[in-house]
Amino acid sequence: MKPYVLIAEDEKAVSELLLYNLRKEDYDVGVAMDGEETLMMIDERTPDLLLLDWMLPKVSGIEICRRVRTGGANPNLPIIMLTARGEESDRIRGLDTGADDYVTKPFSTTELMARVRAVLRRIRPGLKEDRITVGDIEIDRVAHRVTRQSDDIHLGPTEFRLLDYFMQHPGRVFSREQLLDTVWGSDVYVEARTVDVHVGRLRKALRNAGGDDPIRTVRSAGYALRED
Amino acid sequence: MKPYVLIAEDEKAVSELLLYNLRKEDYDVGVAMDGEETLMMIDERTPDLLLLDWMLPKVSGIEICRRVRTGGANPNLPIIMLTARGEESDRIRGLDTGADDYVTKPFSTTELMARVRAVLRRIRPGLKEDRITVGDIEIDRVAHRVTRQSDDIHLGPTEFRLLDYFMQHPGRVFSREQLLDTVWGSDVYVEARTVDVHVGRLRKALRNAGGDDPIRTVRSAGYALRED
DNA sequence: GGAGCCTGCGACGGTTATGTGACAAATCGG
DNA sequence: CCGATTTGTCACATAACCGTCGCAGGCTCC
Repeated sequence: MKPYVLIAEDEKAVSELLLYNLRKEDYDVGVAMDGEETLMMIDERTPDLLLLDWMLPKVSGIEICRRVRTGGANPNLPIIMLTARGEESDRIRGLDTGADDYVTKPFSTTELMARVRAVLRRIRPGLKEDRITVGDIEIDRVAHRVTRQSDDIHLGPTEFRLLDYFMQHPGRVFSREQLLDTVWGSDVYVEARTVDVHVGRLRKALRNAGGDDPIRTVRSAGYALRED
Repeated sequence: MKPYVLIAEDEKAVSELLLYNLRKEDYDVGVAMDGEETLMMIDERTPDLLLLDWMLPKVSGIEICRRVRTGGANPNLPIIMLTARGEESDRIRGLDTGADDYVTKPFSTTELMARVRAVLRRIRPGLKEDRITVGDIEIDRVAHRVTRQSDDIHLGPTEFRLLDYFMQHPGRVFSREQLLDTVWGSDVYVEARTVDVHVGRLRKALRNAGGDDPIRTVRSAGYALRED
């Protein structure tokens, strides 16, 4: 079962960013816009992780944190606190109150995702690695590096995300449309053929590091990364 | 018993596309054209899955979702929401309201079907596998791969679909017309004899991987895949 | 055994899907 | 603000695939 992450955040821009990225990493996600809603949603379905904004309308983040830790049905619910810069002193109280981790806004999305993975892996080991190896190719999402036979490979951002996605599901065939939805994002509109070009670039980069083409073309279906 | 999927969608073009594809995958399918009808049809016969358009006349998708979740006889009814691009913020409310998954229009049919399978498999495990084995032949629809005695077999798209269809109903005899309808699609017009040629090609490919011909010709009736 | 139907299969022209170099616009990083 | 990088799209060549035909051989039924 997919881990369920609850976002408690009143700024829509932030919550959407989080929602988008968490979904992309294949979590179940819920969003609460204020403190009351957060408490309700926690009762409805216990999340595996709570991303908790410090400043929430109605019931503040710190209050929620305290209640979860002292009162609720699940006092060990992992919590990552989102604080704004300058609330440094609050941060201390936050950790006091029992948050597992905190991140200051504005935050780097990849960093936050890494922390989310880290926390969840503590709860559910073997969940999703920061480094994946398939065959002789290795990707390190934290360091943003790709290696093949210990050669460093430089990839553009899109090629990186593309390879990342392939490596999360080795062997599986994805249509151009699926790739556009997940790697590019479901809200941008680009030609399906664009995928071909980027796959081509990815191939060239991987070929340069030796070995043969690890990407399989499945005619009239899409592309897949060869397993092993 | 076949799973029953209810489509709630007012755009005829979309609902027919869904209807066609869901039928092809062997589900029972119902179509509701507006919100009221949807609620009625849910009452009449509880679906195993609801494909719910966001914008429905009379009663909106979100309202239906909420009513199902809070009120109805079956609050756990799986729901896949269909949203148009640009309704991104609605999507959040959708997940809040309790949809299990969402897909943005225009969507890739194969991807939607994959999600449908995924959701249904959660409800009814062992429903329709991504891999099927018949005798010494194995087909993996996700990886788009065919194996016989651990030899990889390369098939063209049509041969792949043909084998896929045979393997879903091993032993059963299909007429050329049936095969054209299901494997080619009911809207294309090709000679019935074309099936022979593709069966021939499929046979050759399977023979190349060793073993004898697993496809049985039934004179003046059609073809079938040998079970066992 | 033979006429008439049915099937297997190689060959062939036409169509479609894919790989790739080029290029202009967009974006990034100072 | 400029140079460097990255990105999306196009055009074109090529390879893969498709549908049809024709013929040889098999099967059926009388």
